Amino acid sequence: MASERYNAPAREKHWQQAWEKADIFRAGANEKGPKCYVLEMFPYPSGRIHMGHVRNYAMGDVFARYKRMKGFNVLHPMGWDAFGMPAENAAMERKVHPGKWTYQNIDTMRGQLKSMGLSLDWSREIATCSPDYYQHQQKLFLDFLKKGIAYRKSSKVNWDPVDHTVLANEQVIDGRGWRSGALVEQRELTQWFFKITDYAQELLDDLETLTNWPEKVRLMQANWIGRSEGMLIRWALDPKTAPQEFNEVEVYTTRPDTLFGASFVAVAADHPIAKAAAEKNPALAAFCEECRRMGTSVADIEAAEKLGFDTGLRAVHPFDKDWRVPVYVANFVLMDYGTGAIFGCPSGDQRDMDFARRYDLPVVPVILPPGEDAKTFKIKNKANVDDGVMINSRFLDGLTTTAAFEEAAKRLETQKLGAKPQGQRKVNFRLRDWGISRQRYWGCPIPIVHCKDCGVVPVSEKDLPVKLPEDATFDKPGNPLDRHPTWKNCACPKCNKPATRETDTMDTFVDSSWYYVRFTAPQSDTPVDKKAAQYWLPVDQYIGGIEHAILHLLYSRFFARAMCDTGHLAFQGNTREPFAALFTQGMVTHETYKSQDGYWLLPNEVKFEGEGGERKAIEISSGRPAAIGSIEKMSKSKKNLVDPDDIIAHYGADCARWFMLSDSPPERDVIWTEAGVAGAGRFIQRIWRIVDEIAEKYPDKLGTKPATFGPEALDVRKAAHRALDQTGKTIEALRFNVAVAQIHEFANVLQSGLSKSGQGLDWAAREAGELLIRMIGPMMPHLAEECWARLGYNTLLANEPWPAPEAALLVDDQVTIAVQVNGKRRDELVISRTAANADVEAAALKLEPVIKALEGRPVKKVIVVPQRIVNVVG
RNA sequence: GCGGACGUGGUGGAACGGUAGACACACAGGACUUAAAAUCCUGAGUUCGAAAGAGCGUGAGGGUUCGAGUCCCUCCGUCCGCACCA
Repeated sequence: MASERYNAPAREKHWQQAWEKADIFRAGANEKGPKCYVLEMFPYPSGRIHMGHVRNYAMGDVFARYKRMKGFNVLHPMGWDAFGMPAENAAMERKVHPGKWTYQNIDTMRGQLKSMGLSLDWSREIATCSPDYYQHQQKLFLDFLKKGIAYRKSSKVNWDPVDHTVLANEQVIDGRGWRSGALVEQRELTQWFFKITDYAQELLDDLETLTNWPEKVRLMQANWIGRSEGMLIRWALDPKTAPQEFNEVEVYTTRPDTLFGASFVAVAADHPIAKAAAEKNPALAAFCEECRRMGTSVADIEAAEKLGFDTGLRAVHPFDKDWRVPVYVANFVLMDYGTGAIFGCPSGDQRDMDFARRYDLPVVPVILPPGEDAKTFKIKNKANVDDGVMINSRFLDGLTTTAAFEEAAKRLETQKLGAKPQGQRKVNFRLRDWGISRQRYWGCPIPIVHCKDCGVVPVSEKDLPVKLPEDATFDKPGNPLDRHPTWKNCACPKCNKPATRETDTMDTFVDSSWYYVRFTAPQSDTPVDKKAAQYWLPVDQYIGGIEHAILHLLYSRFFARAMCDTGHLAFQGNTREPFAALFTQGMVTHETYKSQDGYWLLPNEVKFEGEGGERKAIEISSGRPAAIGSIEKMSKSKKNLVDPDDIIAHYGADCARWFMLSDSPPERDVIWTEAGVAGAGRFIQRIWRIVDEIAEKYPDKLGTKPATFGPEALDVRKAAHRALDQTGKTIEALRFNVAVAQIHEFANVLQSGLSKSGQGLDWAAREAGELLIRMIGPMMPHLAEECWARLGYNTLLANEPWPAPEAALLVDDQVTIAVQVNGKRRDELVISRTAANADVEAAALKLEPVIKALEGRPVKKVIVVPQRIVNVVG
């Protein structure tokens, strides 16, 4: 019987149920095999999944299913990064509780993910907004606190005066709150921090061990951590000029070698010395205020001029007690880097140069670039930051920059100012401690109580979790926890007198910093089941977007270490890295559309007229023109979403998966386009027809292998085993687009083989068909099951192994090698694979086109690369 | 400004320093069909040529090499990250 077209939507449901019934994706099912933890970054439940999710989860699923077939004990879990602002915004806009909104989205998206046929262990599903999860996070917080990893300090934050909340730097756009549009203020607030800086060196050093991470990500993290080697140098202040409480100023520099080029000292507007000086000087106070208001956006910084204000203070040069330089407050000195104070060497730093020219300060060249003459060397308005030989630098003259650094450092270390050395070497990091306080409702409550008498008191562990109140209100801006009538009232855990709860919640990046640990034992009543974690960790393959290259991945690396140091976690071996291998897949992007009223429009809410540069978008509902915006990552906020449901309903999940995997290298961004989906759908039908024909012609399961095969059968067998070999390797390397091409190629050979006849071809075709099904199994799992059943099996293909190819079929006796003359291809040669180089050479020289190309010239040299190429040089 | 990646047909893209353009999409022609869909076959980087074939071709220019899309240098372009970080 010739079967119908493969009805993907109907059959996919069937196979999903079969998998669920057999419960085959439960982790730990194959205890004999080595473990393999495959993880894709868990999604934020924003509403519905889009093609970006499909790409991410299809990739992870191919890898997980392949590893299953290879005999690994696979852990492949899924959960929800479920706290966050969009839920609160939805509450404000639609009067729906953030929890209700979030769980509805989870239900929708879970259903969509299930319809993709992913090999997930749903028994381990977690949602970070559930007390089952966040109570353990509160416990971790308390243990971090005990260990000094969590602490409280006052710090400057971006404050949105309309929404009454702190904003992350990324949420400030051109100096305004991204939601309210209000001018953001800098406010001093007491906040909770994690001491990630304690781990800066380790986080930097261990990047070297992450050989299965993209180089790019490691580099980005290294830059973010930003280690620099320099010195702290204390400059005495001339007591005649300085306020009483200050007799020195400490600066940080990476260039002590340029000290003789110094012409000023500058401090940040928030530096204590600036504040003290400002008290007596209203003009200076006004200048400091101006500095604080300055924007932090890129444009602002580029446009900003180097401005300063002379405090009237004079600092004494470390190497010359008679040399005094002015102390300025300068707008380009940052309080939170180094000591908040610098010395300026205009000839060696462009900012210092700009500053010096503006305020007429001396510019003394101290480094002579290679090839310059000291007598004629002049410096104008461009500072020289490169290495060279020291000049105008007294005892450093003639030394190289590096030697001068050492010499200056040595002197400063031995030289005393007061009782202490004048300078000390100091490694400085750009990385700051992680501020985790957020003035929001929909986050993990920080388990702390504020008591008038006892101060800041941790909640007792027996009182965990500190749960969010259900009955919060979202009708006005600000923190719903703070204005809740009763929630924050409690008894002090220490003295039992009335006290108030901390109303800040944790940054949602905290939630995602340890979920991969929780997945190893999601029901454990301690945060971590150490044994389970030790067995499963590290994650063997982590897959997610490059946009998390720094924050999430750095926080997670920090968290794993902090959890080790608080005794929650231990790794096998001597690593503390949570993700052994990382793959950053590219984004799925799409054009954006905006209506005339300024609302974002979904792609399916617009239609198009014209082509190329003339192409115009029309809003379908109103018939009015819509603006075509830039191509961006699919995101709910810009509404440039394509939902996979339509494709799944029409062509099936396998088609969506196959198409997403087939076209582009997985690490590259792709612009979503429907073109090609139909082609993928046709290929599915083609596979089905091939298998159908095999089932028809060779209905019996594979019996004894024939002793000999004719050439037609051998071609098919070779193609099959080669494809098996290659697709295995390419899937392992996550090069899915190449694997797709290899399967295509094989299917072409098999299909044409079916139209032939020859000795052993029936056996070979049946074998090839079975191998083809296994090969498509990880990518198109439903189709593979259907085909497997069509061949008469009543087992699940998902449980079938990935067989080893027959080595003998991977090599040819005869090879075709190209023949070049002077590097130009002239002919090719079919010869025994094991032919001696001399024989290959002789055969090549006899070829007609070779003789012709030589035009009678003598052969100077012949290069033979066995089994590849011959190059005749003449 | 600093750091990094990338640049190959109409399109997405293949190619351990070894036959550039695999595989696919789109396209064109043909077969089957009353017709369409589906399917199958064929063609196709570009120039010259009826063809056989030859020349030119991986952003531009140079270099290393028997041989360069691949390695090195310079430039152009695109993208990404960081950024008054001392």
